Parts: sequence; structure tokens; C-alpha cells
Amino acid sequence: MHLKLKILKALSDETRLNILEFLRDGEKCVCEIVPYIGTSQSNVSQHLRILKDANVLTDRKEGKSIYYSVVDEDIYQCLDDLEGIAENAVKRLLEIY
Amino acid sequence: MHLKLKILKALSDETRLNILEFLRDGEKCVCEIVPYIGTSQSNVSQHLRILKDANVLTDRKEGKSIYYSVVDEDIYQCLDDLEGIAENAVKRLLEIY
DNA sequence: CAAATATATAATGATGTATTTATATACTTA
DNA sequence: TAAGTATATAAATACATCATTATATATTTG
Repeated sequence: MHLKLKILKALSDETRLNILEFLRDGEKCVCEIVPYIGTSQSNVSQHLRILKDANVLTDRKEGKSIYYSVVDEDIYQCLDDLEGIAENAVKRLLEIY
Repeated sequence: MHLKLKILKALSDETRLNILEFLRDGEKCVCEIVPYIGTSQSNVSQHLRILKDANVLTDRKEGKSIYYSVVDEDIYQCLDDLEGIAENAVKRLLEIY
């Protein structure tokens, strides 16, 4: 599969978008991500793997913790642009009715 | 579901990305899209509906044809940025090995 | 080295998505 | 108005994804 498509699929999930939001201000270990997301450790771990497989995240081991961070900060520009596109679409829909 | 997520899901499919590429140079009717994509008319119609439901495409009826076009051209900026992010990721992977 | 902690993986079931086939609708033209 | 063309929709199946549960691995600490 083309990597662009793989990235898009990795981004197309609410939990994973939330993880990315949490990582905006830098790397976080799994033990911080799990309580923030509020689902099971196993579930978070699997979402992290999907983001890592898509080359969106990398990880780094330190002691018994594993820290995840965004590989390419440009991904946030992309997400923010999409947010803008979505907001404009909503505005247009509201104007019509 | 938040519209941003809905748009991301709509973009996360190879057939739909191909449709969007085909629409880069302006609106096209279904009868042009179907042979370009190379799958059944029914299948294309369903993919078009998903893109329309996500407010990525609109349609316009003219005679017995229906023309589809992109609502907000910014979506291409977004897709191109993603393409760049993917290319950079591939470059980094190749450099390492 | 045993226990505790942090994380990953595997297997399952549930849900969602894509493709196919068949049929319906809407418009045009003879 | 009947036939043809363009498109959409519905139903069925196949396939992919998500969440859960249980278990495994790796690291630290007592």
C-alpha cells in the first residue's frame, strides 16, 4: 500500500487523533498516554503501533518506559488545514439553511 | 462524528483518492469517472456518495448526466502535503539502510 | 532471583467498510 | 409513451478494523 494511504488510514480514527493531539507538546510515555485516552493499555498500545507502522510516530526506550513522539511535525499542519476545511464546510451548510 | 474525522475516512481509500486525482482539473460526470477508475458504475456511485456525504464533493445535474466536483480546492493542498510527508518518510527509511 | 511495573502481542468477537449483483429512478429521444 | 441511457440504491457477501481479554516480554527493585 502507498504510504500516503497508510498515513491517511492511521489518521482516520478518533482515538489516534486524540493521541496525536496529546503529543503536540512533545513526547509522552505510554503510561501517560493511557490515562489521558481513557481506554485499556492494550488498546492504546495497538493504536500506537498503527501510528508507528505508518511512520507517523517513533518510539524511544528509557528504562522500563517507552516514549512516543511525532516523526514529522508537518502532520499537524495537515491536520489543522483539514480542521479548517471542515469548519468552512460546516459554515457553508449553516448559511444555506 | 466530527466532520474532520469523516473527511479523513472519506480520503482513506485508494479508489476515492483516484477519483479526487481525476477531479483535479475540474468537474467530471459519472460516465467519465467510471471508465477512468475501471470498476463498476455501482461501485463508483457508492464511493462518490461517501465523498459527497463528507462534504468533499458536490454534484450538479445537467440533462441525464451528473457532474461531480471538489467543494474546497484546499483539500488538494492537504493531500499534496501528505504526499510530501510520505515521501520524506520513505527517504529517511532508505537513508538508514 | 522473585515480585512489581511498563509495554506488547495474540486471539476472539463485534462492528464497519468495500465489492458485487440486481433493481430502481430519472431523463432523453424515437 | 416506449426504449435507451445515466445514475442511484438495496441486499448480500467478503474483508478489514476495533475493542476486549488473556498472556507474554522486558526492565527495575527488593
